Amino acid sequence: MKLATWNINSLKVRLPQLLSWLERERPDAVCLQETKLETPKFPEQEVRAAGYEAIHAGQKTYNGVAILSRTPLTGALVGISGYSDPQQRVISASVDGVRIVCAYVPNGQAVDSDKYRYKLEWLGAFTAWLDAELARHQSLAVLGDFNIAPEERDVYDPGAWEGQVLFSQAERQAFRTLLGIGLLDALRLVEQGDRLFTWWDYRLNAFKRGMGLRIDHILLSQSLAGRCKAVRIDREMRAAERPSDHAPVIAELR
DNA sequence: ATGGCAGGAAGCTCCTGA
Repeated sequence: MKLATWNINSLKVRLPQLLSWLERERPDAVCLQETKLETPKFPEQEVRAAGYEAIHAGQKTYNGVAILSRTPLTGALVGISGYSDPQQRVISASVDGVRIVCAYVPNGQAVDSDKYRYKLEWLGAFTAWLDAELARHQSLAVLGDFNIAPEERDVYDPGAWEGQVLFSQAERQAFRTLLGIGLLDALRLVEQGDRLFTWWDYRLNAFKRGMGLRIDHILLSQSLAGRCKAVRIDREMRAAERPSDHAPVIAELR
């Protein structure tokens, strides 16, 4: 089973890239973030023609999450139960016995801003909800843009990024707390190297200069972690024409 | 050096992203 996550930064702009990538990669399920489309504006026909059914929760201009699957999606749920949030950041469903949670964690903008406080509060609610979801679903995968680089090896210049949003101690602690409920960082099950980045700023020629961060993650429950045989970051899509600033991350399960 | 780039909505510029 091949699971993937990709922050596509506007599904309207990136639809051609998504369709060609689906054809090339043929993942079983895909989590998308930042569709930037209102829920009914999802390009269902095109995605269905590519062989996928989909669920989507979106809004104008910002946020928006979707799950695509080659097999039926069941038990679809939008948002974090018990946490009211007008921002469309979470959608989940079951695929072939695996509970899939697609998440777009708030960016945080700047440490000590209102958006940063919202990010930490949001992560608290998300973690508490996932803890309960984990009790209900033994095979659980959380995929998405976490907007947190967990460790120094996940940042091209950890010295410059120390204390900055995406790499501050409080955010990294929140990520560790999330793992603490019983989730494993899939990429680190199979790869221990540094410079395994998933996002590069559009500015400053950052991609070509290797100035990236690893902020998109696939987290697996214990039982799924035992099935994880490979995790890849698809840098080809970041190098492509008119790219998203994020690369897809792909996990292959037995 | 607080720049740079991209997308969206609005509208000849600003907000947000990370």
